[in-house]
Amino acid sequence: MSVEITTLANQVCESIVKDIIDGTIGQGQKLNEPELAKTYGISRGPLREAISRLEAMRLITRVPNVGARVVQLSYEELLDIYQIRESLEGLAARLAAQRMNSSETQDLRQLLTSHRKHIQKTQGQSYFQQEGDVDFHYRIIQGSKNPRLINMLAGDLYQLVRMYRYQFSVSSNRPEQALKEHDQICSAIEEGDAELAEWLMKRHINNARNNIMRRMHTQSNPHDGDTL
Amino acid sequence: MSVEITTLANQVCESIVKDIIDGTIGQGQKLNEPELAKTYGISRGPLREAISRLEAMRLITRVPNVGARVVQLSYEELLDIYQIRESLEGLAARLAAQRMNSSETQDLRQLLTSHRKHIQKTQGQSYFQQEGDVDFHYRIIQGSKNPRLINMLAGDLYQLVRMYRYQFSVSSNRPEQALKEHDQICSAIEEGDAELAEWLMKRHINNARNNIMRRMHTQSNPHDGDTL
DNA sequence: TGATCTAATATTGTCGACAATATAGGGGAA
DNA sequence: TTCCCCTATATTGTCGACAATATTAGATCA
Repeated sequence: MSVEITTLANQVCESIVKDIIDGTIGQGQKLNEPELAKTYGISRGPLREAISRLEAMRLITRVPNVGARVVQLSYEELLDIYQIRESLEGLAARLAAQRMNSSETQDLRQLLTSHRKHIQKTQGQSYFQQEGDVDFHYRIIQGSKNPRLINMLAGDLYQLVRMYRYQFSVSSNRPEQALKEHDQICSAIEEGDAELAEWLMKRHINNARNNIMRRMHTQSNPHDGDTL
Repeated sequence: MSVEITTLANQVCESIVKDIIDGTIGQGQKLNEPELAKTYGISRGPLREAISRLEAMRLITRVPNVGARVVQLSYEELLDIYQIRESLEGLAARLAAQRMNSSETQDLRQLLTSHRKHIQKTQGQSYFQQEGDVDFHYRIIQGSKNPRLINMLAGDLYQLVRMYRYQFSVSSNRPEQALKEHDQICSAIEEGDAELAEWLMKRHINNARNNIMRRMHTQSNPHDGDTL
């Protein structure tokens, strides 16, 4: 029973992250310090600390003496991120295949089973699949047992991915296919086939990336006039 | 002529980074805020901001209500980092092969020529090669033209690598070999052979990693009693 | 009318002081 | 002697105020 020891700056940071991800604080919007401090009921000290962390996870950009702005999302950057994910999660899958023990792989298999049930029950509804997808990838990332890799992927990068999903409505429109790919990856990990696990994971993420690119060409950039 | 506009927190942050990298502030050492503030002649406000940035680049770890400590370097973590570098710089090399223009590749070739001269002149002295190595990799990273990738590699990760090099004296003891590998990578990029560039880069970094592993087994962990 | 300079305002950067928490040291009991 | 508790100290977290810089609005001049 770990006592949730935390600080004001921490709590407010999490709040702001949530507000940025779900769009309460919009893209490109200026972060006014006195205003925000009032909103969250704290002083500017811890608020600035929180802002520093937001900067660290690249959710905002900061200019000295001018202030902080929420990042502007673009399809190009999203594609850049998926490219990085492909490399890094490929590595994670390889390591997971080498390092996950049998109880961990069993849990992973069980997770997939529950996902399958969800999909069957909801007739392929994608919302749950989204969180499930995150969860699946999250477990494999943990399974890599490379602390810095875990930090990079699960820490900062995933906040971004979540933000894009919220605001661009980038949800997998083919959860069955995604599940099948997850299944293949899981099997490779169970068998300890590191090379295959890496290759499958990279292809899996590349598929998602291509999916985004298709969407990017068919539909015009959403939320693109919101710059204000 | 860009005017170097900066803030106190920024300057002090850079100073501390330098002090951590060269060991002035040792591994695992506690960062005492009042003391540091006095040392650098600023108040605790901007100092804490600087500390936040150090935390962001993972040079220190922080515990609420307890304080900040410089990270403890270990060979295991160094290997973890090289694993990440292998993936990420492999990607960077692939993108560089696709995206660098002819003037950029010419500059890269020129850099290698100057490195060769240096090595011949200094009879294979490794110090210059170290910085030169950083420089070579740095250019390829830039050549990827993926801003987030550049940030990850050139921003945070390289500070760590530099710190290890300083404190573990991890210098390539075979600069000629390294130069040859650089040469191969450069050729692949010139020819736009993305696959080959990636493969060569990954092998290059893996060689360096194996080099570290060998060293790790032959000599005992240096600086290991310094924990205090 | 349009541009440029200037003054007023707003916002960020910095500081010192106070509150809350953790650490260290001494004294007492088993 | 050893362990535990309690107190004194040190350190981190938070706050409000002031200084420095940027932004805005208005006035003056071409």
